[in-house]
Amino acid sequence: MAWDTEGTKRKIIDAAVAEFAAHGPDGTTVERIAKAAGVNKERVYNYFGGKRDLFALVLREELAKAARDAPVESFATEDVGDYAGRVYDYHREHPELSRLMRWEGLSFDTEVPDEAARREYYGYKTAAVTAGQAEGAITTGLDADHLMFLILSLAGWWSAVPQVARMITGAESEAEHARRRASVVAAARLLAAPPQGKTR
Amino acid sequence: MAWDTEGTKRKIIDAAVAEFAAHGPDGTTVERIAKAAGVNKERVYNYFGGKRDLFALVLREELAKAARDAPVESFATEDVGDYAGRVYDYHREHPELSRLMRWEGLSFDTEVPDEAARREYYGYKTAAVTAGQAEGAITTGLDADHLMFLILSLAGWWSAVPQVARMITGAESEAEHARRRASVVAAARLLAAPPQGKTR
DNA sequence: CCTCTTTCCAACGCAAACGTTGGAATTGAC
DNA sequence: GTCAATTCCAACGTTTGCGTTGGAAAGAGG
Repeated sequence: MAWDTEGTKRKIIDAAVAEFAAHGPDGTTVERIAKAAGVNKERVYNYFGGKRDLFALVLREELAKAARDAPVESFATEDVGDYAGRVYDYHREHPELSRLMRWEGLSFDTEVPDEAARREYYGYKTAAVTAGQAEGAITTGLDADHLMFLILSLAGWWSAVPQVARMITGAESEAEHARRRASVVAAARLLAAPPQGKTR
Repeated sequence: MAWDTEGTKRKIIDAAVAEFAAHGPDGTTVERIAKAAGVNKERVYNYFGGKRDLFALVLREELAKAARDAPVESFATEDVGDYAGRVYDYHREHPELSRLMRWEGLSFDTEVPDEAARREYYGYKTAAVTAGQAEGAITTGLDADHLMFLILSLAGWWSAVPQVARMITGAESEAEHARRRASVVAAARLLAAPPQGKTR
């Protein structure tokens, strides 16, 4: 059979996403990644240079994917609640990214690769809020950057502390997830609504 | 010098809190805990039985501390925004608990020790919301449990993904923290306000 | 002062993970 | 069909961390 370098790399990355998301930088072993990819450990070192480098790459890839899949709108035209719901859905359907970012937040705190690119990515989100504020569709009572961040927090905290979510709201189920989503959507609208109850 | 069993245990636990909060269950080594406590590794095994057991104990202790320090009120009498601000402050002043819970959420997902006690703890919080709703001080547009959880998310997400917070809002500083706190307080009030702008 | 118990630690064996090396298999070029 | 380059892997040495053991130092009871 012919060599398939790109395929091998792909398989390693895919396996790495799963492993890192599940076990974090420290809990993951290069050996397990290689085994999951059906490849020898050495390939990982040869292609990617080590665990840390691979983690950074994996995170970058997942971020890029999210940037593609969840495009940023202007909240002058898109409803904030709908957006929050989309973010909530994305967390549910792609738990890897959120987990990777939280591992990153816990493990590395200070150093962040690709900071420039990522800052730009979030800049677009904040700009969407600013646009909405300019049109009067969104409150100016909260700063644009903070409002954006708080909306993300509504959608994200559930998966950050799933134990707590479970203990407060009861066991997860399809119904409970739907209820959570509805709460997130409603809450986002409450946060963003312009003062005089002008519910867009 | 006389034996000081309790003191030794205390030192181990304190060191363990710091180590586990900083590096998580996988990143922490028993050796480092022992060294930080100025004690031999064997003491940890003898007194606490191993890493996992110690982690569980540490988390339990910190939770108990939080339960003492941040008592639960009724939102019929206490303002929701003030409470959210208190939670935000607690996160800032005692980052350990939040970090430990997030490590737990990422590392163990399913199994949670002391589930009964913790469920009760959160039950009081939800009850505080329900009480507020009964008095008309808090919206009934969101379910009590979800509203409680969402308020916690406003206060907690900042520390869950500090990189993201930094990239969205700019570098952390005293001023930025004050601004964040204000946003959290305002946002909590927005979420909880009863429909007709009756701002308590 | 002698003995018995408790607290403590240095040192150990063992297992796991890291990162590397030497060489085998496959491919393309000539 | 031979040769050089590339892709791949089995096996290795090393480090690190887990959990344990044997025995020394400190106290308690007679």
